[in-house]
Amino acid sequence: MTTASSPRRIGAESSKTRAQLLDAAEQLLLEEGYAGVTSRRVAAKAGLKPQLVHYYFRAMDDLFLAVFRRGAEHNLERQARALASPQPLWALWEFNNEPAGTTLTMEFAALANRRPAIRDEIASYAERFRKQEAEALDRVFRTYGIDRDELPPTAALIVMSSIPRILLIEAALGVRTGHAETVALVERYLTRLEGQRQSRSTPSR
Amino acid sequence: MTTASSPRRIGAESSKTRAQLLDAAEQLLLEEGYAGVTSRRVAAKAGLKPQLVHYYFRAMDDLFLAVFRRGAEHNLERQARALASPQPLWALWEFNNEPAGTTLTMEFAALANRRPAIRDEIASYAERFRKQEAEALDRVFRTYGIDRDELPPTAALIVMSSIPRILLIEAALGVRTGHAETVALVERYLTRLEGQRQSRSTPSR
DNA sequence: GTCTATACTTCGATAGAC
DNA sequence: GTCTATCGAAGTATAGAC
Repeated sequence: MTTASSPRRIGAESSKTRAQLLDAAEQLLLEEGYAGVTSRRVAAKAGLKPQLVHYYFRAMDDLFLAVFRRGAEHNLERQARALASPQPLWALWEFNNEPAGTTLTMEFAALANRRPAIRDEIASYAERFRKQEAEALDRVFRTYGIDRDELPPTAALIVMSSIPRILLIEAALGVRTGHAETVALVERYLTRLEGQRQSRSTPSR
Repeated sequence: MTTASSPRRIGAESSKTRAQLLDAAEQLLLEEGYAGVTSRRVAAKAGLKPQLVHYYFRAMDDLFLAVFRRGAEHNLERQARALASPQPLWALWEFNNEPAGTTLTMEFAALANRRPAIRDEIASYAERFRKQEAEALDRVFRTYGIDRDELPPTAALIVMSSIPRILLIEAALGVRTGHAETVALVERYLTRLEGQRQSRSTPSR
């Protein structure tokens, strides 16, 4: 279907205004959660008029998708780099412990369940993301000679992503009981599998 | 402060209408997330007029708090019962794997970060909840003779609650890679600590 | 004690001016 | 190609009728 009768125009993708709106939306998503991202608030944060959101993105779903795509691209690359590092397990663990990325991931997951229009894209991305890391980790485990029946790489993956997410949520609530112990537990395990951590990766922006 | 000048009246706590609104709100929270719980939608779901929400709960925050309190009470009891069972670890694991409870927990956590008025109550409940399970698990580990340096009870607690939450989110998205392996991994561990699971607890409603 | 009429605010979205 | 004037629907909340 080639949008037969759609006289409505849309802003250029190269527009600076458009980029400002994307930035504002992403920041709002982090600060207020998906429900806080409204056309008016996005525009206010960018110092622009609310109608511009609809000029550049037509509907709110399109704005969400645009923010998502921009981040997804970036994310896949960064994860690939982490997995290719000399200590992929440690790198993955650090990657998963970045607060901003974690928060955005959770917001988009929530969003996917509420907005049918963007659900498919987020779901298929998540599957791609998981597959990328699963295959990489499979190779790593083989190299390390880890018993893959005792610790399947995909399970390690899920453990290493679940824990940081929940710790972040709890920390935001002020609950920190057991956090240090849990991190220490995982890191002891990582050390056993991959040796002492050699270097911290690039500091979070 | 004793609400010096507040002529506004509020519905009786015993009212049947009030209970209907609470049920509707809880169900909406499960189905649509916190952002989907609006006075109009709650009322519609209960087959009532929107203004009744404000008669029985004054503001939306009060409605959220009322839903929360009702569930919190119930939850603390159920968790205590699980922890007192013959196989507390297995019981806790099953408790954490209940989808409805998990979803509500996450929604209230999200809510706490967005609505200052209800934040404190949720935070202090979370701390109480964690403390209750931490103390119980500490006793259990002592009884079992588990090395608490290698596996601190609070860390076990966090692992056992993080994983089901993330699996639920992913499953909702349609991502299931590694889920079975992860569950198997945890359950192998539980079996090592507490023996084979003897019985499934009460079926979820 | 219970509910309704009504006000005011914010929201997403479009049509049309520059 | 860019932005503004404007609308109808949905949101929270209050004052007052039964």
